[in-house]
Amino acid sequence: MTEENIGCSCNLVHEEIVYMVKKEMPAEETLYDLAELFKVFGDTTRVKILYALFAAEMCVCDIASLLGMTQSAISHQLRVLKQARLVKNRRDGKVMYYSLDDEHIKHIFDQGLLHINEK
Amino acid sequence: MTEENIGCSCNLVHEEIVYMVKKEMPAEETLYDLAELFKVFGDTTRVKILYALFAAEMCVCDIASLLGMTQSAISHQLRVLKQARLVKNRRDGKVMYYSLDDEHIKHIFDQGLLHINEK
DNA sequence: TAAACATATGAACAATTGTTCATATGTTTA
DNA sequence: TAAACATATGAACAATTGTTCATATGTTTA
Repeated sequence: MTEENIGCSCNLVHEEIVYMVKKEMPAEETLYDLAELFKVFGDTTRVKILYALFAAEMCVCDIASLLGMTQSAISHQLRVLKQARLVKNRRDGKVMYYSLDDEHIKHIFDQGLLHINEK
Repeated sequence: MTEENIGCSCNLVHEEIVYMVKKEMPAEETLYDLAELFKVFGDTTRVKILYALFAAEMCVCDIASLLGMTQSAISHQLRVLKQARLVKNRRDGKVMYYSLDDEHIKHIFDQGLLHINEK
């Protein structure tokens, strides 16, 4: 119940509610993981890559061509997406094909669009 | 149909599909806005603030106390959340109360948790 | 009206991040 | 097996970002 005093007294009135809210919040680690996940979505290049993969499995070269970006830049970003378990890849000869590894992404993006398109 | 050549030839096979995917992708501006929105979610402090506000309207001081952070740090982040139209505020005397300004946030977070909790 | 209080904000700084460049790795083909 | 090819990756760099510190702004109270 004893919150750190940060030099104001207004919260004394709400001490009880603050205490309850704190107890209901997800674990520190969960909140961190959640932020990390959204951080991955927080880049135009990665969003574009994911949108491309919504439509079809594609190779690195296809994606680079589609987005008009360097193979290296795309490769670096695909690595980030892979680490976040958002995409998976398979090799076919020299070519590496990437595709989505999660069904929730589209849904999360759709919800994001709802917010953006709100008046 | 003429994509920029980036020095590989593998995509020549997929030119047609790449062309179609490109046509189906949301507008550049939409993709940018979407990334900007997720960028806001991509910080632990802001995620925590939003989770706190899921439970109750709170003043700046309450949030700072709850998270064990500086009033200034919280204030700066609330500004970011406000600019993204994720929270709104009302003044009651000297105290400024913040609350959620969007119904989708909780849903987006829940979807994010689904991804995190996937094996 | 002056002091107290809650919050906002600008400047500074360290830390993080995305792209580029050069090159390494892995696979196929001649 | 050497050359060609697709992709991965490390280092470097500019740009962005989150927090702190100091202080400004807005409101209430004595």
